[in-house]
Amino acid sequence: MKRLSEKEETIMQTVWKLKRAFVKEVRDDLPDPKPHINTVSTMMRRLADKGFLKFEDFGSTYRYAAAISKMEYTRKFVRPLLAGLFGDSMKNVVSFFAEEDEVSLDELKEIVKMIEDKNK
Amino acid sequence: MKRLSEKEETIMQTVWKLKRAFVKEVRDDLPDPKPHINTVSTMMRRLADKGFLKFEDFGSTYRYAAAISKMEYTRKFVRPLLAGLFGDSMKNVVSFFAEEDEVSLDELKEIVKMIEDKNK
DNA sequence: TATAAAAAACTACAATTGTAGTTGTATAAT
DNA sequence: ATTATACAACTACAATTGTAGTTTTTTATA
Repeated sequence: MKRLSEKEETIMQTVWKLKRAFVKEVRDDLPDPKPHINTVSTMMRRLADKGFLKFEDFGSTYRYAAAISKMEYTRKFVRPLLAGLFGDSMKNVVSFFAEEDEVSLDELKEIVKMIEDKNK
Repeated sequence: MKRLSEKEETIMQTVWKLKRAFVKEVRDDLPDPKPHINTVSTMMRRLADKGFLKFEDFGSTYRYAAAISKMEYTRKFVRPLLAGLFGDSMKNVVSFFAEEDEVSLDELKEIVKMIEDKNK
């Protein structure tokens, strides 16, 4: 099981959002320009072959659902990607986005508070 | 210009680290199992075609260097990837890694302090 | 000054990913 | 019932990515 391509990831995003869906429903949710429905169908079948999707038999068609959660995917593939770029301390990742003004000081403080509360 | 594959990214990591390098130097730095040197050569030429690397002519060979910085790459490709997974607020990203215990409370506080100091 | 070895550009091919045509099946309208 | 339409599995092919052989050039050594 390896990292998803950009297009594959877009499809997974939609499946994660819809929980379970037929090909058309996924395609409808995809950002423009939408690929041909058969393109989506093929990619979803392959995603299933690779273990990212599972499906139920629905007569002459399938209904798909994610076989790996967004969080598992993040842990397995996104975490190492960030580690490669920022080194093994996630602190650097947070710092980067904080310095890029993508996370405000207030938000960071909220997070600190949230965690402190949870640890009580 | 689109997102790098995993293998391409590994090569870029090394170039970013070495600043400028010949193919062999990059290959030597790559994690095991190391690809064939010609594989590295081919991928670096393609990375140059795609604008991720630039090179100086060195007689019968080239010396390569990154044409896009790690930070630019992060902004252009990693930021949207995270946005896709976590929604547009980077707060969610930070929360995720904080809750996964990848960033400690102390580290978050350090970051808060660092930013506060900088804004003075 | 031949000759061997090393580096890597160039070239070729295999595997994977992106794309959509073709076909089969279900549903809706005549 | 018959026909048109929609969905999507299946199939085929193109583009991209991964891999390494072939050839050329440079450098070291017999």
